[in-house]
Amino acid sequence: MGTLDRLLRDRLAPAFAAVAGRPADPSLRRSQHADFQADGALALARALGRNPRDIAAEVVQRARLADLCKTVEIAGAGFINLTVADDAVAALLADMGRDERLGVKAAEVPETVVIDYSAPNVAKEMHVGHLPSTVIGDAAARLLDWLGHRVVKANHLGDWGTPFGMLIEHLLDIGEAEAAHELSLGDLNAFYRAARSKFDADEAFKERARNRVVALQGGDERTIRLWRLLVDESEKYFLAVYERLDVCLTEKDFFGESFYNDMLVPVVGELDRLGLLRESDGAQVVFPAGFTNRDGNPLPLIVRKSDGGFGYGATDLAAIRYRTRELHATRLLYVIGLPQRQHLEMVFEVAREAGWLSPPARAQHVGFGSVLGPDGKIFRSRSGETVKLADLVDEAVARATTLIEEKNPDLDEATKANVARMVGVGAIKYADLSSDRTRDHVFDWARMLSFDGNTAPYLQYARARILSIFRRGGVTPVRDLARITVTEPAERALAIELLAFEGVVTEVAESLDFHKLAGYLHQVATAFTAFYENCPVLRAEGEVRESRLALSDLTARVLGRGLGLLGIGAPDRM
RNA sequence: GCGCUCGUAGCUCAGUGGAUAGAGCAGGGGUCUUCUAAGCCCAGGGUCGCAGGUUCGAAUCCUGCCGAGCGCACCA
Repeated sequence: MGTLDRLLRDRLAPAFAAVAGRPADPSLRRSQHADFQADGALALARALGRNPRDIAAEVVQRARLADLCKTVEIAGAGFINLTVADDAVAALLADMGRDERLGVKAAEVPETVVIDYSAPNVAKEMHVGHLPSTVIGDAAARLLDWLGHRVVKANHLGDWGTPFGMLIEHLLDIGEAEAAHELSLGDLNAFYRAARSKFDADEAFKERARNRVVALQGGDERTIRLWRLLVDESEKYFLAVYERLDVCLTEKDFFGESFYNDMLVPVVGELDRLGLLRESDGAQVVFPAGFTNRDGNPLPLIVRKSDGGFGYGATDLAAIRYRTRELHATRLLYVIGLPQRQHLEMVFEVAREAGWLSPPARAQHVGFGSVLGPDGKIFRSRSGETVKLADLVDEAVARATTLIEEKNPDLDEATKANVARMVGVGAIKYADLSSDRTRDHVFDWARMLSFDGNTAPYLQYARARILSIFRRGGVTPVRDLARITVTEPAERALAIELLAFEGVVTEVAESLDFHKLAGYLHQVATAFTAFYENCPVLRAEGEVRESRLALSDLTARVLGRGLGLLGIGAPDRM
């Protein structure tokens, strides 16, 4: 879990091993009966043929805990209840306070991590469906970067394929200048729909579009230039949305499908040489082990379609091969919706069989559920269309502005605008990050913008309140106290919570279950408000005042850093 | 049919095989001459979908049902 947790575990583990005669899990966890409890003795009872309380007693006798624990008691069937010594808490907190990184060390062995996320389609609007991928991927990028890994953000832009025939022809119809104008306004859907409806209605147009696809794939110079125009304008628009969303994707992070075009022939060739390639119904496919279709027959991953074109399977394989071979990535993250699970698993399996994804390199599908509307169905606007991401951000900021005007009319315009942006955007992001990403979740303005509960505004407010204490008192908390003493129960509870930060961050870096970090931050904020209610800070004196200021400061920093890792800003006043 | 993700308070969600299953919202009752009441406190509210099994101990692991959503070859 964290610094304190790990220390206790390190002391208990050898004692358990000595008693069991082999390594045994102390099974340490937070407890309602003490600060921590170790339940390992119960699990060992049967294997050792001994009474669990006797085992616990022997463990307690062998474990070196005197300097860390005030009391160590055996309770119930054989639980070891540990109450941490105030001195130990004081010293650990002081260490944490001095540390710019709040006790979280940078990775000893930095990995190259490629994070595949966001992935909008050229000439198509970004909508709510892109939100989870963009938000979760961005949090992953920030977290892993902070932990010292080399992060490659791969925005797998949909910039290639048959739709570009009709898009380019439509562009020619309306003229380059007009097209650039429409696209730069962000009216991507109108552009796409216009092209689509002509394609569906007009045979001549359809024919032109088809020929244009051939020209595009053949590398025709003029066609490529027009295609590039579409891509460039769309990228500009996406970057504007990212900017508004406070997402750290930049123009350097676009690795669209077309990026892998030159690798497709070699990839398929290599699959062939490896003996993995099969022909099936005119298409070239690979049958990865362990996948069957509805008839129980082997399920193919199509790499080359019967018309000679490459399928997305080929692109995905080329991307893996490029990422492991050229970028030397050892961790590949795919922040993509759960429905694509099977496809990804198949791609991973083929990549493994081809030797492009072998240990220590590993691929991880960071899947997520759907965003639902109040009716429990896929979130759409009232008119039944998908909701533009840009509009969503506008509405969030507008709603946040109204709230702030109500609650703190004294803020000046500039501060208000800044706060509204952080609160509005933070609320949207936090909604995607605070619940188990594998489950669908309901999009609810009222709940995500509430100042109560597990929401971004609540955490932002908790932090702003702390900074307000410092402003009010005209103090700057010192960060190099020799000890941060805690005595009151509410202080202890907050302190122990703060010491768990490192463990939560470490765990989430692996699992990418950001709701655990979110839940942790909410617990910290809750623990702080209890502390704040019960323990005067500015009105305290001497060492107690210094310690409480330091504790408050540490809380603000944990909240600020935690929110920052989630990609959420925190205003100093609100 | 096979596979994946699920089923926990009225609602939205937590819950690493451990002691009495927790938050928030909504509803009820309190609480500001005192560091931001945008807060806090108290009480109520549960056959953890159902049935078996493993275990000293199961919301958690296994099996089978029921129910929901998604996927299962040339769109990504």
